[in-house]
Amino acid sequence: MRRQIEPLVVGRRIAEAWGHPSAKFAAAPDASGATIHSVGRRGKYLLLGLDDDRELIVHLGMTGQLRLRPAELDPYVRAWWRLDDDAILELRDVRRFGRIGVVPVGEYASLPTLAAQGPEPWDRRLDDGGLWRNLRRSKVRIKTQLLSQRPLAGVGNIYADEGLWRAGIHPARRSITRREAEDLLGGLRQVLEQAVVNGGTTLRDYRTPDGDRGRHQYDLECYGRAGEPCGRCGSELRRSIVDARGTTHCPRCQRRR
DNA sequence: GGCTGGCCCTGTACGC
DNA sequence: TGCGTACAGGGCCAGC
Repeated sequence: MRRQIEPLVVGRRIAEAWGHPSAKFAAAPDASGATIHSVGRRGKYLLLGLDDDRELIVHLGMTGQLRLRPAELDPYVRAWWRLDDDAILELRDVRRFGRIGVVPVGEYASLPTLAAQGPEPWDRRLDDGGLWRNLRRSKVRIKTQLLSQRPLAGVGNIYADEGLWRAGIHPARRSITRREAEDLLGGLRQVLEQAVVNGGTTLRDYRTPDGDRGRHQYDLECYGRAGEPCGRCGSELRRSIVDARGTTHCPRCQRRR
């Protein structure tokens, strides 16, 4: 999404903006008058650099989509920014799990998950046991730790299940070995890379800014495939709840021990 | 300070 | 057919 948004907005001044009155979106108009000079990303957060030393931060939640306004009216638009070329960038978010912030560069106190999140998955600090050390700080279940964004950034429910399946780690375990953490890092990098190439995972809502559906749902090995045979050992994939999150794993490849 | 569980939000699926 | 209920989950926060 970052890659598609960038050429549409960089260099454009925000002439006018609107945000849904709920606290999650109300900050959108604060960016009015500023010019967008960059589009970055940290984890799942899009960071639009403004020329007045602030950032417009957008999190898409589960159902959020950034796009240029299409012709038809849409009741699920939660914020919009009219640019100086009269294009309108809008955030459509049916379930309102997304959020928007406009803050001085790097001041993320109002977005605690962004402030506390770990390195990007490809950050070399995670190599040589780095991820293992980050995970070792807590006794929370391994999957829940991944979803917290603290050991590393950007892993959500789908990619957590996929990464754990690739590494053969049971999602409810509370500690893993250094070797397992290396495998997990490799698995997560693999699945994230593949998913980006595939344009994301569309199970229902996700769309790219062009309105296209992602294609990674066709490459999922584990998530959402409970009842189907494991692609590695043939055992039936099993669905469970891990800390209130729907979870799929292979009872044979991913033993609890 | 770490951890758990509940809440937000709305479309969809399903049972009666 | 129509209604009620359960469910999906990312991030935040109260309470332990």
